[in-house]
Amino acid sequence: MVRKSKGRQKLEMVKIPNESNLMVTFSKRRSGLFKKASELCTLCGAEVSMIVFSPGKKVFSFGHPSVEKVMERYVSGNIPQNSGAFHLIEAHRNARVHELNMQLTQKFLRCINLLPSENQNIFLLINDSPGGQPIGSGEEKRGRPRQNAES
Amino acid sequence: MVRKSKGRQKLEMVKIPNESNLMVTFSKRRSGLFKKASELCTLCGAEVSMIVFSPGKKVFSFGHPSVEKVMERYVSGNIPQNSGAFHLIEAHRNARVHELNMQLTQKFLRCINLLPSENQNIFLLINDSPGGQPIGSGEEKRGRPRQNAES
DNA sequence: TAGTCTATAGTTAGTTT
DNA sequence: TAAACTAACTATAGACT
Repeated sequence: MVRKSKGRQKLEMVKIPNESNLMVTFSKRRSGLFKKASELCTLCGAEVSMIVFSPGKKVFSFGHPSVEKVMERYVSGNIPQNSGAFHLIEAHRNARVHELNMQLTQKFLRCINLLPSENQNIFLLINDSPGGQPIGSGEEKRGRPRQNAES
Repeated sequence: MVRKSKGRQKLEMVKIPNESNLMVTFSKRRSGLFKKASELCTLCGAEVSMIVFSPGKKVFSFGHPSVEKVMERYVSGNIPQNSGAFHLIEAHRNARVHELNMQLTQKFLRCINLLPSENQNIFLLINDSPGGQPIGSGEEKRGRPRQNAES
């Protein structure tokens, strides 16, 4: 019987020139990436938010406990782990930013009240890069990947 | 010579009970996940934003072109790809939400002006789930993983 | 274009250093 | 505590359906 397949071949790590191969590879690797992310959550109790835009600009996302929850924690607690004296300087700065965030949030909430209730699901994310403070870390049920088909 | 290692063993897909093993596995798999994400960007020209919180609540992130750019596109263009009549209904709804976003942004910008200039790097993200409109998609230089060591 | 098949490339669990 | 090692385990490129 003739050999049906050469099996997996080594792939050079540059953009795939063939459009058709690129789409197939994107689809396979995206699904593999989401599986790996899901396994990291299960095995290690990690929290993950992943957003992928395909070359065709379609969006795919995965989140545990949810994309939004993890994103909110990220932009709120976007503080590099510094050490020594620099850490103390940053702590002061972060406290200041946190205070400003609180004040601004109050002002913004008044604006939100002008909206109809169905449009009040609003993220207010203030990023001082680095700045802000973590909001919380409640564990919820597993998030399922939301995948909009590419084709 | 005696056998030095049993090699890789199959791992049951449940939370790793041993704390020490869990940390090691998290570290290895996180690095593998980031590598896969990076490869997806290179091979397919995809745009990826990934945020991972370790079990110890430390944050790791990867983004191309950047975590923030991709996140902004996600929350702004958080529209499921619908088909047929439902799509038209959604289009109307999204237009309305977009209009509200624009109005609210103008109001919010006045609040921002009250802040000192170094704190004006602010994300204003309005999510109607689904709602909003894409902001843009400029391609920039590759984002490098920001990894804060776990140990 | 999504799913299957095959063989190999690539990742990683457990061990050792 | 981290890095290197080794043997399996897993993912996937290419071909075909």
